[in-house]
Amino acid sequence: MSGSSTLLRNEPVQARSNARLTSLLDAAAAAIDEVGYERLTTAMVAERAGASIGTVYRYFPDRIAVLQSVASRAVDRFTDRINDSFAAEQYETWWETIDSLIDQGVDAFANEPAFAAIRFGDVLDLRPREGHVTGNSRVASHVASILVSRYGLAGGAGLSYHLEVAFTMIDALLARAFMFDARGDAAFIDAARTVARTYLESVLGEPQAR
Amino acid sequence: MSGSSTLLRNEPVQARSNARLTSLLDAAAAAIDEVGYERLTTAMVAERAGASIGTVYRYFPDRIAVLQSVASRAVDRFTDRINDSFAAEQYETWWETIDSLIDQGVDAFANEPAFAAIRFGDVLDLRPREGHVTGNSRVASHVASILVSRYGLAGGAGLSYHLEVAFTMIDALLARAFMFDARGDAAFIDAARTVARTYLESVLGEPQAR
DNA sequence: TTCATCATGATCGAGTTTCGCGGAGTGTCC
DNA sequence: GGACACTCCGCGAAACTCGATCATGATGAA
Repeated sequence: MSGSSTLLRNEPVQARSNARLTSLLDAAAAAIDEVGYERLTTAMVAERAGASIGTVYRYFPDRIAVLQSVASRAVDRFTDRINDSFAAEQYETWWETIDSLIDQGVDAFANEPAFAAIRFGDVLDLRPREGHVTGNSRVASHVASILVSRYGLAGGAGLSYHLEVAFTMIDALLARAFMFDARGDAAFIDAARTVARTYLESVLGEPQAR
Repeated sequence: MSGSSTLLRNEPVQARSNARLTSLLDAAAAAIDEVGYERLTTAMVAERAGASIGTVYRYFPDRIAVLQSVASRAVDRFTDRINDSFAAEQYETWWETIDSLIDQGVDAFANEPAFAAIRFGDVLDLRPREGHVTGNSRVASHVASILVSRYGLAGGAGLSYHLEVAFTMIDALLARAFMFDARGDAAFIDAARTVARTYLESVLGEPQAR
C-alpha cells in the first residue's frame, strides 16, 4: 500500500490489523457498490466488516478518508496488475502494452467492487486537493517509466502528460460504458481503444517492435 | 426548466416561488464552490438563500436532489447558450460549431458557479440511475439535431452516439484542465480540442461548408 | 369596481432521527 | 507489563418531518 500519508490514522503493526484494514476496505467497497459512495455511512462499513464504529475511526480519520483509501488501493492494485502482466507477457510494441492496460481497466470496472463508482478517486471532490496528483496521473507516470525502459520511448514530463491525457479519456469512456451496463457497453469500450490509439500515435509515432 | 420529473417535490405555481427556486439553486451553487458538493448541507442552502430549512425540503425531496437540480439547470443553461450562439453567429462548418461549444464549455468551467464541481451531473453516483440518460447525452442529442438541420449530416442514433463519445472526452479533459487551475490548464484544453476534432472527423468526414 | 372571503400555495422553525466522530475503558498479543 | 486492537456509549451536527402560520390571487356579492 502506497498512499499512507494521512489517509490512515495508525499504521497497522500486528498481523491481524492488516486483515482488519482489508476487511474494512472490502466492506466499504461492497457497500459502495450497493448504495453509492454518496450514501456510504461509517456504520455500514463497521457492520459489514463485523467491527464496531470506533474501529473504523481507529483506522480512518473520517468518512472521506475511507473513500480515498478505497481509491488509493484501486490504484495500487492496478499498478500491481500491470507489473504482473509484464512479468507474464512479452508485448512487442507499446500499443500492445496500452491495449492490455485497457483490458485490465475493463476488468476492473466489471469485477472490482466499487471501482465503477470511484475509479482512481478522481471523481471525488476533495478540497484542498493535495499535491496536484490525480489517480490517473499516478498510473500514467508508472506506465511511462515502463514504456521508457522497454520500448526506448523518450521519457520525461511530456510522456507522462500524454499518457495522462489518454488515461483521462479512457477512464471517462469506460465509466460511461459501465454506467448502465454491468458488463460494459461494447461501443464505448471500442471507442476508448481507438481514440487512445489514435491520440498516442499522433504524439508518440507508430508503434515499433523494440 | 426541463428535468422536472422527481427532482422537485412541488411544481412552483405562484410567481415568487420561481424566484425562491432559483435563489435556492444559486445558493447551493455558491456553497458548492466554497466547500465542495460532498460537504454541502441543506442548512447552508437555506441560510444563503434567506429561507428556512423547511422551504428547502418543500422544493427538494432530499439533499441529493439539490445537487441533481443544480446539474440539470447547468444542462439547460448550456443548451440555451448554444441556441443563443447559433442565433448570433453563422458557423461555416460543423467543426466551427463544435469548437465554439468547447469555448462555451471552458467558459462554464471557469465562470459558472459549481460547474467545475458537478458539471452535468454525470459525476454524481446515483442509484438507481433513472432512464439511461446522462447530462452529456442530453447535450449531445440537442447538438445532434442542430448539426443535422444546419449541415445536412446524417442524423439518428449514430450521430448522437458519436457526439456523446466526443463530449465525454471533452468533459473529462476540461475537468482535468480546471482541477488545479481556476483559469484552466491550456495544454489539456488544447488536447480536448484536437482529440475531439480528430475523432469526429474520423466518423463524420471532413468538415464541409454547407 | 370594490372589497371581504377563502382555498391553497408558500413559508417557517422547533422537534425527531440518523449519522459522523471520538474518548474511556476492556481485551489481546508479544 | 506495555503496546496494540477493539468495544461501548454518548456528544454534537446534519438530514429530514410536520403542524402552525402567512401570502396570494381567484371568486362573487354588493
